[in-house]
Amino acid sequence: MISQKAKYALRALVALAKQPPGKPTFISEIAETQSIPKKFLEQILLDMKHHGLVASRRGKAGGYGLLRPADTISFGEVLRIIDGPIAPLPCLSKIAYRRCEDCKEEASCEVRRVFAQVADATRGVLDRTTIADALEARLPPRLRDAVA
Amino acid sequence: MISQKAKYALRALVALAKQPPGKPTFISEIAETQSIPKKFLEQILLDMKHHGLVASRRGKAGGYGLLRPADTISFGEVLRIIDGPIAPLPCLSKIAYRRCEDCKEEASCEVRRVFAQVADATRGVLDRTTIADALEARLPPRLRDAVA
DNA sequence: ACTTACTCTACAGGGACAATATAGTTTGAA
DNA sequence: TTCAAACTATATTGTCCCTGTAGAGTAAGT
Repeated sequence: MISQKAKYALRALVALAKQPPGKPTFISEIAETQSIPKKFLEQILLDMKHHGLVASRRGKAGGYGLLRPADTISFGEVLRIIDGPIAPLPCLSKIAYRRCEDCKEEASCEVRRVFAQVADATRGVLDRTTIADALEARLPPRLRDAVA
Repeated sequence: MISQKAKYALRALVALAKQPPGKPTFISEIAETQSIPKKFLEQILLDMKHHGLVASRRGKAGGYGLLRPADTISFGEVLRIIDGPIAPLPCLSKIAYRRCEDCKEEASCEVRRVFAQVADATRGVLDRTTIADALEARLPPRLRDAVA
């Protein structure tokens, strides 16, 4: 299960991607149209800003906008920012590897071997699918590379 | 991330699958060899028993053993018992579907569409891989069906 | 009977999640 | 220049779940 926060973040980015670029969008506007608590969304967008995904302008005509093109922001990147590692076991994470204290030798761990496959499959989808892909209902992301 | 409890459960089942069938194995033996807190393991095995995966015998010559053949117990089944739904969003779960309160129409939800693929990929591995597969280091589970 | 092992319920400590509160800063406009 | 709208930042709260422990009870072999 992904966290509510990650779901909000993804929905907010998708919403920003739909707006004409260059013109900032109010937090309050996103919060209303997406049914996200406004103060919570503020934290989320601030977090995304610190990671360079979005930019903001203050003041009355302020708001948020995507800083990078929507087709360069993957679901995996967002999830790692909000929820942390994607791997189902700490000993399978690429960004935050941690040995399992129980489990004598990693190489012969049956559980690890199976979940390594789960991790690969999951990352295959999440790291290949971008916010831009999500907007195009027609093409499944698998076909994107094939067509390009 | 799967829970520690689920990891223990899978390791315990793998350990039971390695034992000669028919002869029960002590909880304390599994607890020691697998580095699992004994009292915690008791709860886990009891839970597995209630779900019909293992059987137990009491008394001095008691212990636990697999009730079903190891190649009929999938990782997915165990995970659903211990951790609940595998789906990354409640609106994608087959066993515990719940609509997302936020999100106006499911059919046009971009986030849902992407995670539906993640769910399929994950289930593809977990529901096809059994405890017996985990024991055979050589054959990746994908090949199992092809060979059979 | 006596020991060993399984059965069951309850509960406690810690940490993560979801959100709210509060205070402050910046900017554009009246 | 004053105001209000909007973003920035940090702190705090309540709830829930995860992990593990405690303890009393039950069954079975010797």
